[in-house]
This record gives sequence, structure tokens and C-alpha cells, in this order.
Amino acid sequence: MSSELNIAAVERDTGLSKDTLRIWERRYAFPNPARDVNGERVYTAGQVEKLRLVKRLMERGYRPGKIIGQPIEHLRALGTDSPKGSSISEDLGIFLKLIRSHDQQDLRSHLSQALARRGLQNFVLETVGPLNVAVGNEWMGGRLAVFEEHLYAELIQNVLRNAIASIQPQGRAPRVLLTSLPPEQHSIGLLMAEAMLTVEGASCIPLGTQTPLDDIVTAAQAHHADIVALSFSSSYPEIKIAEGLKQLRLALPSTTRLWAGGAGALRLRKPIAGIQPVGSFEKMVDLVKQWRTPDAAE
Amino acid sequence: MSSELNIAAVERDTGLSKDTLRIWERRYAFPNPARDVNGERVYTAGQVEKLRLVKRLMERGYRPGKIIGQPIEHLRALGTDSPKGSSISEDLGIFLKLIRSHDQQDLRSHLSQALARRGLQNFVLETVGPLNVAVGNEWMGGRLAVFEEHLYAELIQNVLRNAIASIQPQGRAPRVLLTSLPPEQHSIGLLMAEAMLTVEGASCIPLGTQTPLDDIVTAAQAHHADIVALSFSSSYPEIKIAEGLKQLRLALPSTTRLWAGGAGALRLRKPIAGIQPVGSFEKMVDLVKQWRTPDAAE
DNA sequence: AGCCTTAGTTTGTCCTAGTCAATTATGAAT
DNA sequence: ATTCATAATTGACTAGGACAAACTAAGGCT
Repeated sequence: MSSELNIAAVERDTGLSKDTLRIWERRYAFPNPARDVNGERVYTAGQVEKLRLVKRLMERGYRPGKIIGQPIEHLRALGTDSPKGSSISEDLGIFLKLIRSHDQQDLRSHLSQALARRGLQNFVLETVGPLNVAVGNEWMGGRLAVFEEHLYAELIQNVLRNAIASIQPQGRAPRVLLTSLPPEQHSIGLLMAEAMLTVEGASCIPLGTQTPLDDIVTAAQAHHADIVALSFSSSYPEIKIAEGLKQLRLALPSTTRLWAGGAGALRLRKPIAGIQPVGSFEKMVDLVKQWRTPDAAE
Repeated sequence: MSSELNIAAVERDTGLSKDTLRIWERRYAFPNPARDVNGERVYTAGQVEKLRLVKRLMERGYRPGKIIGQPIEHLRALGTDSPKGSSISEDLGIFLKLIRSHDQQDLRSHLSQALARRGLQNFVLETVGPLNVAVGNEWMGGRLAVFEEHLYAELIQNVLRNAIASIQPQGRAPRVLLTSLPPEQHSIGLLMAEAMLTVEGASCIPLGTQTPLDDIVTAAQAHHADIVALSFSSSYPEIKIAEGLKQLRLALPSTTRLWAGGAGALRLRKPIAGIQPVGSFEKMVDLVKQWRTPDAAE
């Protein structure tokens, strides 16, 4: 178990750019990585851990200079005081147990059952959403292996894709183009959105993840999209989100709506002109309804 | 259409790091971005286009220094001529036309028809495989946009996943764990393999892409895998393939077979002890049959 | 008091200009 | 032919400086 990471690995694992890592080192004397034989930075697992904490706290509004000097326990305290409470519900506990049991068929049939019982929209809202969060937390806490997460992700994908395919396409408006900008890789959120929208009768154009900006513009035109919906995970740097959205807003016709969803979009400080933040899947469904009856203010 | 991009946007759209962009400029005088009032680089859409082409050609083994000086038309030609005499067959032409028409339902129903007509295995071998290649070439030649490729990929994924799910799982041996090592992202090949194997009655454990090596070992143990099958695309450096395979071979019990497939595995020069190269999907099916009747030599 | 303007801090991105390890190509020797 | 050593190529990394945007604080005005 070598806990020695180079700067590129730390960038990947924390979401902090190399430039930022170096400048923090110079200004705050943290992180203070050792050097290998070539004089290159080598970070310890502990430093990466603290960097992740700092990053999370910054997403809640703390500024790096204020907190980066504090010991790690103090930071944890800062983080845990606020919004948690949520113990894992009965239902989710069962799914987590199934994931750990490595029984694909069993897990799949339980998921299908939940889907049938609740209907697709509620399945997404009440099962898949919370379960994704729980799986992420379990992994964070070291109680779930990466491969268990991967197998779960594959299964969920199959279940959702099958469910979506089984809906008779109504081809009604609005036409929604769903994708993410590079290098955003998270695809489950997009699938969940597609499921919600398809049930709602909207017609989706799913482009998967990492569509270059120009191609989104061309695709929106070719498919006469009414709405372009982008997903950003929490690791996508805030500045890049704003930049990408602004650029896209300029390139798209003003009649095309532009929606930003996902955990990353939640923490956009200032509203951007012409961008609709989508804080939740419920909100998204509301927005579709609003789109269809264009009268009320927002 | 403001085609002025800063270096961060180009990094996002091409996947080339800022460092690489700056160093190419210094060494090869391309790209040669203009500067804004602050002296910062401003790239044109044309430059980004060419950079994307170069990137793809590099994935086929070309080196940047050799090709970066050539005009863009020349690069397109390089991409399209390469493979055998392949004129596009009748069938494929129809699919390409459908992809360009942006009619999802129509394309999907044609694909489903082809699937029904040929059966899943032949569909994979005769339709999906060649079509993937053709789509890549069409993009190279500038006759297909990235978003068209993306939409096609999503559709294929849906068709394959639905087809796989509709097969009654027989749960027979062998148990095959399917995945790729980081940073390998290509997932379609894995799905095609899963389809072939599932038809063959094998029981698949699909972990998606980018499973860390240690987790593959743990997963193989937890699932009692008989075979671990890895996919490598052509952009995966040969050395890293060999390295990863050897390491995995050491970590897995000797009773577990280890298969290497995908375009990257094709160009492994030397055979590696204990590694079974899988040159094609047909070969893979043969290997499964061999596995079940363990008598003949390879 | 409330609000605006201005000046000072903080913060992160981009810049230049190198060094160096790793990969790939080339040519010599077996 | 294959293998090995050498050379060229390539991109990741280093360092520190400039600068703009965002945030904070102080002062002045109504």
C-alpha cells in the first residue's frame, strides 16, 4: 500500500489544479510534500485527505486562507456540524447489503421490484438518488470496495436504460438535449434525468458525457432542441462551470433554454443570465411543466 | 459563432493539457494562437479542429512531430485511407445515412431489425463491429460530427444492454469478469464482449471501465471468476498493457485465466506467459468452448 | 443609519523558460 | 532476424512573476 502520490494524481483525486497546489504550498506552507530523487513533489495520503476536506469546506463558503492552517480534526468538526442527520433508511440498508453480497441476480431483481412498486419517477427520486449518495458515502468510509461500486453502477445503468426503452416514445415537446462538458464523466445523473423527462413525455436527445461545446451547439440546432441540459458533478471546478455555461449561452440561440444540474451546479454562487439552475429532479419536472404553460413568472 | 477560445477551453475541448499546448507551440509552431490585450493565447476554431484530428491520429500510433505540420486535409486523408480497401458495404451505408438524418427512432428500429434478423452474435460481429469502424472513419473524414457519433454510441449501448438483459441468465460457467484498467474509457467493446459471452451461456460480471488493478483481484476472488477479460483500446500504450497484465497475472491465482482483447491487445509483440490474447470476438467464443472441453491444445 | 466608492487582500490562472525521465526510433552488433 | 545501445522525441514537472476577479475594509456622502 504505497500512499505516495505525485502532483498529477493529487490533482485528479482532489480536483485542485496543479497551479493551485503549488501556490498553496508557497503561500500557506500547506501542503508540504516531500521530494523524490528528481526533486518532484510526493504527497502523503494524509495531506490528500486534508486537501479533500478543505475543498469540501470551500464548497460551503469557507475561504482557504482561513482554514488551511487548522489541524485536520478541527476541519472535520467544522464539516460535521451542519447538514447531515440522515441515517440510512431501512430500504437502502437492504440494497447496500445486497451490493456487498455480490449476488447480481438478487440485487437486480430487488431493484426491478422497487422500480415496479414505485414507478420510474419515484424509483429515481426515492431509491436511485439516495442510494447513489449512500454508496458514495460507504466508499468514502471504506465500507465498500471500488469494484462493488462499479458493479452497482453497471446494474443501475441497465435497469434505467431498460426502463427508459420500455416507455413508448411520445415525441412531444420539449425536446431536451442531455449531456455534459469534457472532462465530466459521470453518466448516471444524465440517465436519471432522461428517465424523469421521458416519463414526463418530453423527447430526449442523450449524447452521453463529454460532448465538446461546439458540438452541443451543432447538435441543438440539428435536433431543434428546446432545452439543453448539462450535468456537472461536484468535482467540476466552479469557475469552469460558469465559463462553459457562459460560452454556451452565447453560442446558442436565445430561444433555446439552458439548464445546469448536478451537484456541481448547486454551488454556483451567482445566477448567470440566461442559465436555469436545476437543483433537483423534482425541480426539473416543474420546469418542464412551466415550459409547457409559459405564463407564470419564475 | 465566436470562435475565440482561451487555453482552458481548448484543453477542455481537445483533451490536450495546457502544458502540451504551450510546448507544441514552442516546438512545432502549431498551434499559433493570437494574443488578447493581456497577452493571453486566443485559439481559433480551425486550430482546435486540427488539434482534435492530431489527437485522434496519435491514438492510432502517429507521432505528433510527424503530422502536426501537415495541412488539415492531408490529416483527414491519413485517417481515412489507412485500413484495408474497405469500401463501405450496402448495409452500413444505410446506417450511416440514418445516423446523419438525426432520426433516433428510425435508427433504433433499423438496428433492432438487424439484431432480430441476424441474432445477437452475428449482429455484434457483422453490424456493430464494422459500423463502429466506419463511424470513426467518417468522423476523420469530416463527414460525421462528434455529436452524431455520441448519439450513435448511446443508441448502440441501449440496444446491446437491452438485448443482453433479455437473455435468460443461465448462470453457467465460465464466470467471466469484464473490465478495463484505468485510464481506459472505451466501454462499447466490453459490452460487445458481454453480449457474445452471454449468448454463449457464460455468466458475466461487468465492472465497466477503469477498475483499479487491486480491485480486479478482489472482485475476481469475491465472484469466483474463472476468467478475467480486459479490454485495451489502441491508444493504450503497449508497455502499460504488458505491465498491467503481468502484474495482474502475478496477483491472480494461477487457476484464473487472463484474457486480453481490444485493438490495443492486438499489437502486443511478444506473448506473455499466462496471458491469452483475444484477437477477435470469434476467437473469444472459441476460447469459451475450449475452456469447457479442456483437452485440445491451443 | 444606509449606501456608495475606493483601496487593499486574497486567490487562482496564465505566463516564460527551463530540466529531465520515459518512450520511441535508429543503427550496430550478435 | 533479434537484441541491445544510443539518439531523438515527447510531455510532465519545476520555478517564480504578472495580473484580473472576487472579497473585505475603510472612508465619505446623503
